[in-house]
Amino acid sequence: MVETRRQQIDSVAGALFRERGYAATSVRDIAQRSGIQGASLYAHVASKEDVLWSIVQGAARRFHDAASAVSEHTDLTAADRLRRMIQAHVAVVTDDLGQASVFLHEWRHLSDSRRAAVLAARDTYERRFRQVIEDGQRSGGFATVEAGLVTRAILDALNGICGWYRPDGRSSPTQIADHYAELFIHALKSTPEDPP
Amino acid sequence: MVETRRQQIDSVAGALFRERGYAATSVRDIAQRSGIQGASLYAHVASKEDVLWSIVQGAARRFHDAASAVSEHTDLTAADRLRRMIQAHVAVVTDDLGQASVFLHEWRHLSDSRRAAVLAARDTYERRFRQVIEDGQRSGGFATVEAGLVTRAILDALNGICGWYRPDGRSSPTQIADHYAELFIHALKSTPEDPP
DNA sequence: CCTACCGATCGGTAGG
DNA sequence: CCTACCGATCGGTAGG
Repeated sequence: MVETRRQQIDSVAGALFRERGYAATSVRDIAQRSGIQGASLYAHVASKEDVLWSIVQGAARRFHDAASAVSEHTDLTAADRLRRMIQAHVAVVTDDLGQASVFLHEWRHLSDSRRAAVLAARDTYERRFRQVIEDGQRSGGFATVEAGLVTRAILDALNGICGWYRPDGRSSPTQIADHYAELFIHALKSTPEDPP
Repeated sequence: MVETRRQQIDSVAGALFRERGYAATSVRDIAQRSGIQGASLYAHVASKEDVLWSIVQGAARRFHDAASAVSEHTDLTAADRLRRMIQAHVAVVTDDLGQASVFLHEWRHLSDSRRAAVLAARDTYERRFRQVIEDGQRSGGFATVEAGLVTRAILDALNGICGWYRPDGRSSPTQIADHYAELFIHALKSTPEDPP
């Protein structure tokens, strides 16, 4: 699969923004690693912020699509849906660490309206996780702890993966996802001895 | 308690670095919010990086001291020590959001040697958490899951708090800490039905 | 702690 | 996609 120059710019910039942060990365850095002159970058993009926006939109779509695919399985138990959502999230993160961590950490450098759009998308996504947890509390044997706090704990743990995951490390993405899913599902399952 | 100008610079810079990031914050921004001229900042600090370093060192010390205080209680069970370490960590984070999130996210802008020192300190700190979990697996009824992965899940969840915590929000730092502690301790407790 | 100033680098444009 | 260039801003210094 051949990458167009435009796609190359996004993936190169994604890696650089992840390494150094958006503000500390110059358009010359991006151009150099793409094999062109600094000013030539503007033959492909309108501004540095547009590169960031393109990366952020790409990541947002991948997270959204992954969660949507799980939502279709209305026949599954809450625990099984939560497991699949965790697996899908981990897969998106580990698939493109640059894109994911830019989406998670660099969106504050976007313009006001774009930043607001990102926050709204993240909010919707978080609500999908909370929904599954609340479903499990109503009918799937999940303990009735504060669903909002558990949701944040899970998502922060999953997002933290892009801070330490290495493709050549001990655990594969699948192993990490399975461990995390079991950990949090076990945490949510109310034990028989628990008071009602 | 009166803040010296030097202390004011650190707390002002901590808040700004948290809001905009280190690279996107100018020394003029810090000076202005401190009520002095841009160049006057250099009457108090040698460089912009020294301000970052001072904040990072302060946070590192607070995390270290908080965990050390818990380690002294060798009479407690692993679960109780883990609970206290979680409570201590959440307290440090919520006590000074700027300092904590700069420590967690902006250390990559330090010089090579300072960055290495931060990574070493974080590694030591992480090992303390893993130690308690492994203790619990040996003698405290904790399930024998991958201790490294659980440790990262817990720390990433705790560190994520400084991304959404608001002093005027629903949950107090103590409530958050207690919920998180119960969640993860419950996740670690092996159920009687579990195979050995 | 201030005013005045410096070289370097930034994002971006003109014209080909 | 390149060369040449621009105004703005950056971290930091000199001298008081």
